[in-house]
Amino acid sequence: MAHDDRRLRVLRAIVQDYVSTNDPVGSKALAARYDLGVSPATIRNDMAVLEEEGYITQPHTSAGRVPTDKGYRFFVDRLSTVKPLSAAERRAIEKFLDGAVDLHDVLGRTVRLLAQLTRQVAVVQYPTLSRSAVRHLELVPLTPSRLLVVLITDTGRVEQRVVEVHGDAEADTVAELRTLLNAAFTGKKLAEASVEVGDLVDQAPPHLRPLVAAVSATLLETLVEPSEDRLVIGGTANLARSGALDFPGTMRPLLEALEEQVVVLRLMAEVGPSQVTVHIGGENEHEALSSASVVTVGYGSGDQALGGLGVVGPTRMDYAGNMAAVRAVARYVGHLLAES
Amino acid sequence: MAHDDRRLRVLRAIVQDYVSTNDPVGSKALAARYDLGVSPATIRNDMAVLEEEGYITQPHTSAGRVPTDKGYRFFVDRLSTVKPLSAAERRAIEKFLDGAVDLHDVLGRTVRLLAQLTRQVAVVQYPTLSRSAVRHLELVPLTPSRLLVVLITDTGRVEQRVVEVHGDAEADTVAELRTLLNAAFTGKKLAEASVEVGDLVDQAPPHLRPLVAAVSATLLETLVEPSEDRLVIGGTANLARSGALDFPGTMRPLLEALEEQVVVLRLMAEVGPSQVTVHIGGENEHEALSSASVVTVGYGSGDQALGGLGVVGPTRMDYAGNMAAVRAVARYVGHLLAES
DNA sequence: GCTGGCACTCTGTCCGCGCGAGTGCCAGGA
DNA sequence: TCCTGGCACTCGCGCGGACAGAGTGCCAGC
Repeated sequence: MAHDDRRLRVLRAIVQDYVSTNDPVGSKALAARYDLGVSPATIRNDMAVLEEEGYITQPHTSAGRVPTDKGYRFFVDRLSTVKPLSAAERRAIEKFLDGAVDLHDVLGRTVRLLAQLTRQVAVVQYPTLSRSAVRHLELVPLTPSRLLVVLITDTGRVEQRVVEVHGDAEADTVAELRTLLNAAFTGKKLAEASVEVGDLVDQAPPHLRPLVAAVSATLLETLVEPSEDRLVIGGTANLARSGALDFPGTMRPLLEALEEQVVVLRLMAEVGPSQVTVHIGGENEHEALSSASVVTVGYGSGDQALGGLGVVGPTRMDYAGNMAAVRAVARYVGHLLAES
Repeated sequence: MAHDDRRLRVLRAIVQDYVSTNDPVGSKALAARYDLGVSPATIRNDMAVLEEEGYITQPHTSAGRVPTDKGYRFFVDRLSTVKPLSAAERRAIEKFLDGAVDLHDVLGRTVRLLAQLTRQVAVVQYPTLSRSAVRHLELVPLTPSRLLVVLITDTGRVEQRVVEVHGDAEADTVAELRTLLNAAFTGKKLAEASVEVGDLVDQAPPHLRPLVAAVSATLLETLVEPSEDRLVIGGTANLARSGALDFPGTMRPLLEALEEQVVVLRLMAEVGPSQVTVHIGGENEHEALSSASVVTVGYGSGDQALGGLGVVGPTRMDYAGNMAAVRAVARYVGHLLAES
């Protein structure tokens, strides 16, 4: 139907106009700025239908229309066209991320880059430990009863924990233990390794068993625990930019939710690699995000995501641009981590 | 002189009143709320003098007075009395910080605690590497030409770098190298160790020399470099709370400066342990901090600070309370790091 | 040297009004 | 059947004036 088709073009125009001007958009402005081929009166009729169907709303009588969450959702799913990054942006990504010296640095640069590209708040999750493979395990005796365990993963992440052991851990005992554990764990993913711990303890020489048990337990219980996953946040200054406009009064809970990390981590848990996910306004479970949109994607080289990254901004955001930026950055970070 | 004495009491009252109400304070309110023993008219005379001397100012004619930076400075230096923490606060500190599993966790908890106690933005610096002693050096061969160097300090900090070596690094060569480097560096502070590197290379067996040189260079050049020092920031939501009031329009540059870290790190470089330092408004070099005050102190067990921590807030802040909180937290963190 | 009184100044706020933008509806035309 | 121009209506926003309140500086008296 020519009907429906035009209505969708009207919806798209409303979203685009509102995103760029932040003013409720009226029929006349629409007719003037977008070549819809019909008069304002006709557009008004279409807008009335769109409003009835819940895609747009008016803040008050005799103001223009504003997209609803449902309107944005439709726009994202059906109306937005992928916006390829400019050559300058691609170059910026490479320039920014190359030259990182370690994982912390990579993620720090990534979050700054994303914030700069999208002009939104950016979040980057540390590579999940449970899906990373163990590259090396190091043990350092601190005191006779305390052992520092350092875990190095193939994604460059380094984690350490102090383990209390009741048996005394002498230098050569520790060396034995190190050899044993490295033989058992190196190259394995922590998630896989967890099933074999029982066997490992049984097969160990008797004098090492308590040590093996203690260290393994620490590794699996505290390190695989996804709640420990960390988040790097950047670009909160972008929130202050248009914060008063886009988040009237909800800025503080939003910042609190970001610092809390839990909320965002839960979102990240759902992401798949290369499949950009968008949560719009009220679609977010958490109250503080109900007036924000979150664009996330997983990164990683293989089929499974090592972690997620994305941006958080007002529902009134440039979805096409942000989705493109998020995906491009995730892809590059994936390569970077794979080759290191 | 009874004169001067009363004038100072007036200044103190103005600061206290303005900090708690955020309203320019007039002579009448002052006379009503503080027992100064004189009439509003007299207070007005004193205020005129204080204004002439630059301690207070009025936003516009016929408004109350507001302290200037100079006024706050005088208040901090001479008028504020140390406000001991409540028992509940002391308990909160212990409860909050005990149970931290590693350094990252300690600092994360510290920053949240500080932000909660002071209701300001909190910053905590990672322990400076150059003043930490080396506990252990670990080497992990990645490929024949790449070596992962992991440095563990006595403050629990773990740092890693990938070193490119042109000679090939086989397992037993690496083992030799590990022994050699640990013998040389363990127990030493990195700053001290830097002077001996030349000797170390000379004394090494010839086949190890290029490796020793490469690894040592990396350690000293990149790890001792203070610019790499990291900062944990928290409580930015507190900025949003009264941000619009206290930082009209300057909130974004402030957030940017905090994320930039450089500005704050420069401030931290000056701190001494147990000596709380306050930078008020325009006293800060950086533009973005010119309407903010920063309360900092060093933490560490010995005579020299391992790092700094503090809070950033509006010049209109509870200096006495924040200084007490910052000092108490720093002391506790110092103990915590010393015993681990 | 302090105090009460007084005139003055200035801001923040409230109210009323007109303007403009935008809408919904309707009758006419393709 | 659908689009279009016209028209009356609604409502928020901005502007200007009036007003109340807070605060000051100054002065004469104690």
